[in-house]
Amino acid sequence: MNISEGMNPRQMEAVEYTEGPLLILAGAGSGKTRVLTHRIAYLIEEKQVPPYQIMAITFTNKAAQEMRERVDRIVSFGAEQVWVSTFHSSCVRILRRYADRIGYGNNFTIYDTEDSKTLMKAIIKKLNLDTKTFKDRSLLSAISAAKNEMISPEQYRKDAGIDWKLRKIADVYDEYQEQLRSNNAMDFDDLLVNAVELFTQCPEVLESYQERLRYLMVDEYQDTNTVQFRFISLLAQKYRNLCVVGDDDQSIYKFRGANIENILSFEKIFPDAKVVKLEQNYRSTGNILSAANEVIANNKGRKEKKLWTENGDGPLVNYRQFLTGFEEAEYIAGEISKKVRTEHSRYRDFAVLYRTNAQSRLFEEKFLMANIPYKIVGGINFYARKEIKDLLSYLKVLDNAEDDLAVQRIINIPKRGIGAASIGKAQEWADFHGISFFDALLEAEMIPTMGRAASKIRSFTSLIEVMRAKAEYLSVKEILELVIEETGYVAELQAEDTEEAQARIENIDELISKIVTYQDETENPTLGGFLQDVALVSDIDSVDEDSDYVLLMTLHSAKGLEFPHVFLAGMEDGIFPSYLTITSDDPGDLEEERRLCYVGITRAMKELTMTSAKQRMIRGETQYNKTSRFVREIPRELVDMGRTFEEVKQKPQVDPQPKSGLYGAMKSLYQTNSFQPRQFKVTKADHLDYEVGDTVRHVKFGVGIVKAIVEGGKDFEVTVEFEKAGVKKMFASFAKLKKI
DNA sequence: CTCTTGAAGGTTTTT
DNA sequence: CCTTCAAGAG
Repeated sequence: MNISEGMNPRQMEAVEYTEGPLLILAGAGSGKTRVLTHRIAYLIEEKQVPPYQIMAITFTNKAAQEMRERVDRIVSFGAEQVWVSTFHSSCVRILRRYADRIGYGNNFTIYDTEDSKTLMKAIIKKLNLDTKTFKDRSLLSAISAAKNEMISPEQYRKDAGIDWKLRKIADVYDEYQEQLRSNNAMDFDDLLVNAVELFTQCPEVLESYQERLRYLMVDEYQDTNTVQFRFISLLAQKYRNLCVVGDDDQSIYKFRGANIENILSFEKIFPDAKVVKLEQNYRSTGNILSAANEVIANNKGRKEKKLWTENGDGPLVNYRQFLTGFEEAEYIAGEISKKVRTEHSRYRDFAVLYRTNAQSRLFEEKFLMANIPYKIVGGINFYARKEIKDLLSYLKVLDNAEDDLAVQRIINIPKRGIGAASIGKAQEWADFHGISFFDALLEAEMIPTMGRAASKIRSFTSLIEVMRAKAEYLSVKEILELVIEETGYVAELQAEDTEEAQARIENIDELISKIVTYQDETENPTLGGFLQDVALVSDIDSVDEDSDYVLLMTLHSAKGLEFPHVFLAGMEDGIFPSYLTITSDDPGDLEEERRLCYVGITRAMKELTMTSAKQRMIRGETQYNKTSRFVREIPRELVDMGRTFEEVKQKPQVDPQPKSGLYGAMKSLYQTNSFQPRQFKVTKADHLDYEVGDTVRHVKFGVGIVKAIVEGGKDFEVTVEFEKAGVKKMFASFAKLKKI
């Protein structure tokens, strides 16, 4: 394949400039992923660079995977040897080999936010801190901020001076790191910090990577923080082939330590850097782009640029205001149904973006009612669910005996009669003798204060040891099944016989299938490998391009994605921009919020609709908000205001009643199926696991009895009489009915 | 030691 | 609103 095919001169310039530092300022939709993939292809095919000497850092695992696939398509061989991954995964990969050089075991555990919080609570207790003045959350964010700036506990203490509170935080920071180390665990920030630490302490390790990774590329460079920058510049130091791609207008992760200076002063740091600007947008219509340009122009201190496009103007940007969030959601659901029915759109062409995860609820409710297939990205992580964390903790304990936190989580799950008091005693013993918590448990009989809990602890430790011995010879899936078997975890849930327990069992089944997928896709699957993958997945990674559903997510999650139709919901001052940024005395906060808006607008290819509600329930209280200032920053002539709210009220476009809404949506589905020849991505099951007369459960409507099943062309139409919701007709593939 | 109950308090955004 | 935490009974 010809590498220059379909590329504009600017893009080619970036592709062909392979030696020395290069900054690509790539506006939204300017084809930066294309440039990166073609650049990799160019290096391999034209410059004869061995693929394993190329490293590309992306923002999410999904982006990494996509990039690899795209390179694979243009390059004849070797795409799989290119090192493509996120900062965090890259660091883990390096640390798995060399963590022992800096005092960790190579099988270290990765702590997620919840683990960190648990640990922090224990520390607050241990150091006897006043929980009013020292909150776990704020302590953790102080520590995280310090780590992102590569400030060690010692340095933090020095900087604290005589400030009493800061000195206390330094104590906490110190203790926190100490504990992590003795648990052989790292939190997210440690992965970066420790990789840099490794490079600094072991120059020979650094050099081996410098030699190996001679061509470096960093995507979403505007969102790198100080440690990440340090990591990448250490690697680039020797050969100086560093190519970074970013857009200062899309920097939205300041709260995570992103340092916008990294991109703004790239040319100062690398005076010989070449700069290429990509300003032609291939994604959006002219009107959408103008709206985006107008909004972002209100920010100061940005690199001057103006995106342009050869695409037509397209329709105006829509703005609709509603009385309540309820109606807003109903409108969006109705619009999507209508467009799927009347235009050649599919569900996957739509995305609903909002500022906070909490806003997803209303949409979920309405979409369920309207039978619109959807997927919510973000919110509570699958791996953060109780039942999943419990089982994973067992796996962690089997994998890393020093992970005290995991041991403490499961020691009394299921109930073994080992309570907080006994755990405290064992912990004291462990602290006193300088051994791990699990080792203290092994000596439980020797702990004088322990009493009769000792025998219970004995049976727990032997359970673990027996399982650990067996695990040597088992696959990851078999290990999990062993844990489930030995602990009776699922059996206990089955005995509960509640809807909630049933849902948990389903989650556990999903965990098992995730393990199977991991085993199938990984060359050399191990327990540790699986746990590591799990720790670093983000929700967006699981979005499947081939399936047909509407995506619901926060503006942050939407970064890097594009959709023909985008809804920006909750465009209200106080929601977006959020109340906190409006009241903040740092004007930079509002600018970051505006960049977030810019990101949102530029996700849209063909049509953009912004919506707001006059009143909205927040934490059980009704709030009255003005239209977002960001909407008002868009010139009136670019905006279609639609009918006013009152007019809409009189002549509803959407059926206001849930019942008729449901019916209408169903009808629309049916019509789409019948008159649209294009394959409507509904996978019709060849049989249903329930039949007429069976009792089934629906996520929304609850329990009911199947009254009729009609086989349609594309799907089964099922009629169910629900105990509470009455009689409903629905399509089998969307309704996801479960026989009970 | 476990379970229930009630009150209090808290909110962006994520690897 | 929804989760989390403390206190009290069994």
